[in-house]
Amino acid sequence: MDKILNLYDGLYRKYGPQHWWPGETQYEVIIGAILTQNTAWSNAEKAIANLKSAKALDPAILIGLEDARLKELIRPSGFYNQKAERLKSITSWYLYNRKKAISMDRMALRQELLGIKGIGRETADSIALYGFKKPIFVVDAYTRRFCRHHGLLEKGEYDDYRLLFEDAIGLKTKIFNEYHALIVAWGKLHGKATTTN
DNA sequence: GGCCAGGTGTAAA
DNA sequence: TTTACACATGGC
Repeated sequence: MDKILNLYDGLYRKYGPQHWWPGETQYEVIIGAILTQNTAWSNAEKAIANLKSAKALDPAILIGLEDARLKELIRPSGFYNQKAERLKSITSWYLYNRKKAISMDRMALRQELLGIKGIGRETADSIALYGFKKPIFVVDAYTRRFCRHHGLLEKGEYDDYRLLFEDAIGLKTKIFNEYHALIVAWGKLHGKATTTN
């Protein structure tokens, strides 16, 4: 059996289902993907809570907020100046392309998202996978550590890591969803300090 | 008080 | 193509 599939089974048995993404609506997933860029999820969560309290976690509302007001609400997530701009960009796109995006091919959606300033590969793939249920494997810092730790891949480009998993697993949205979340769970517990286990 | 967190864009070597 | 740096808050 493929090593990547074996590792998945091990993680699943150890940590169980992760129930990602921790957001209730498609739009919340998208907003969360921006807010958590290089930021602890706990901080992104605070910003989302603020947006909810302000009844602004809605594309039509958020797009009309004053920039200063939006920045104030998302302040806990850090990098709030650029994130405010990014939230408006993705929201503007979302308002006009939501329907089209749902039926788009996974790679076409990925390209579309990558065309938005402030949306890089991880954010685009997170939105495609967790927001639109497209089978795209998300690669992040934990994934690279995980691969290095298990001797799957020492060093490579983003797509090298992505294809490593997509080729081994096949285009399976549910598995991609769970696997990425499990890698994060693994990383948070013992990914950083020790190299054992 | 320093390091890090579910990155990205830009500029210079 | 690779490397360096700015962007910012909150938890430990």
